[in-house]
Amino acid sequence: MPKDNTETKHFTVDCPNRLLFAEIADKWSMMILSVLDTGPHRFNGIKRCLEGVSQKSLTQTLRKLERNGIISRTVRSTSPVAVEYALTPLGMSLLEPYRAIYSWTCTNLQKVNAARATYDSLQ
Amino acid sequence: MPKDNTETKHFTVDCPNRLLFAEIADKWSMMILSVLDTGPHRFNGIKRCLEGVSQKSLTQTLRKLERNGIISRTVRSTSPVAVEYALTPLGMSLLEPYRAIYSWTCTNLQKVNAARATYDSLQ
DNA sequence: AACCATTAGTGCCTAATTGAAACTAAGTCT
DNA sequence: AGACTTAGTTTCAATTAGGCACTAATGGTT
Repeated sequence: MPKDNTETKHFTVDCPNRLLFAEIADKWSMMILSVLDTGPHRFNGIKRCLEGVSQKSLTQTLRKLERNGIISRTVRSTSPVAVEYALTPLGMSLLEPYRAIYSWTCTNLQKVNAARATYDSLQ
Repeated sequence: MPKDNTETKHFTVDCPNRLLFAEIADKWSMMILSVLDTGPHRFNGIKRCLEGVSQKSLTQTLRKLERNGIISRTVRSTSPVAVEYALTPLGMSLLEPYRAIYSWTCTNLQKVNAARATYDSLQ
């Protein structure tokens, strides 16, 4: 019996949901969304809000989010050129599920810390 | 004016929520949770459900989830030793927010694909 | 005019993470 | 004995991520 028939594959390697999931469920994407939740921001404005992002990582993540239609990028030909990033309606719809995860971390941080302490004391 | 007073830091590098978020918001963790959502599984049972996981990545992710109190690991001293992984109550509470993200990917995959096509055609 | 700061990035290099493949060790089946 | 299962660990290669320096255009200061 090589395979249990109750074991169904949940995600194949080419599953589009899995691929999309991997693109939106990373820390920088989620943190950028939470910044843009407070209104449109410029490149360095986002950078200042997010301690520890390199320009390179920020650029890459913003491009990825833009490609996926989650944020918009508008260049204003002002004094020094201004690039404004804002949530699209699609991006706004992502905020709700994100908030659910974020609030889970807030309400359960104590329990997780307790679990970690227990686990570490047994090693 | 070096810094805009409307720009508040959202996540500092040592923010516990941010650290916890980074631990639970990765693809393998989420996929393992969705497998265990259907009931307890053994190591190789999970591996068979998740196409493309290496033993190493699976072991590492399972350990991390166990340390955070999200899954339990019980060794049964049967024929070839059986190790059963199951969701803890804390892990079950994580499923709801996760489902919100997952269902977002399902309902918005088409929109994302359309956005990608538009973006790619302009490059 | 020279100098410095800001804007939004890009490029190089190194460090960290991930993954694939082989190996371990204990037990079952034929 | 030999093959196969269990649940991993180890080793090495490849991909990815991050730090730092650099660019180019514009504005203000001295």
